[in-house]
Amino acid sequence: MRYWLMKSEPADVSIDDLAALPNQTVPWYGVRNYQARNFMRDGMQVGDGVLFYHSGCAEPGIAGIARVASTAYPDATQFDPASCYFDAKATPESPRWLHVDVQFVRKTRLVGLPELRSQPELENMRVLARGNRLSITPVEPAEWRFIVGQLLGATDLVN
DNA sequence: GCCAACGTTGGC
DNA sequence: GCCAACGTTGGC
Repeated sequence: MRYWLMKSEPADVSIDDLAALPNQTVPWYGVRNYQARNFMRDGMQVGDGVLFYHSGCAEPGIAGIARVASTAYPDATQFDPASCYFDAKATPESPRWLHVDVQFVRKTRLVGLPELRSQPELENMRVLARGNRLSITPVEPAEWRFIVGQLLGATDLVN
């Protein structure tokens, strides 16, 4: 069991949007960065914990908890010429972009960036590193325990 | 393989 | 809208 932080722009898919979807599940479409893709393809397993993070908005921060709900499979938007995520170099025979399904677990209070940065326990957290732009980053078990257990008080979700 | 130019992310 | 940081592209 591993843990991840996944960024989503709430104008696109917010934690409330995720909760309202069928099966409360969304294919994590639109990732066009190889490192982030590789985390989904090579690192993720069904049941992994996800910190659902709102980015590109007025109050960036952790907005909820989710879980990985599938292994990686091709992102359909890469084949769709009408999609802004279309990739002319990708074919169904040789897909370039893979993603997992992400399922809602719980909406939480918003733990904003300044609060995250103020915690000595999180000083090495990957998403907080200078210049980080990755939309998917691994979360250390100790970081997960601190955020979910201490900051959010969701002790039932710590393990 | 190098590297300059360009594009994107994302906080502020 | 600005800008730092970093990834990708493409000429050589």
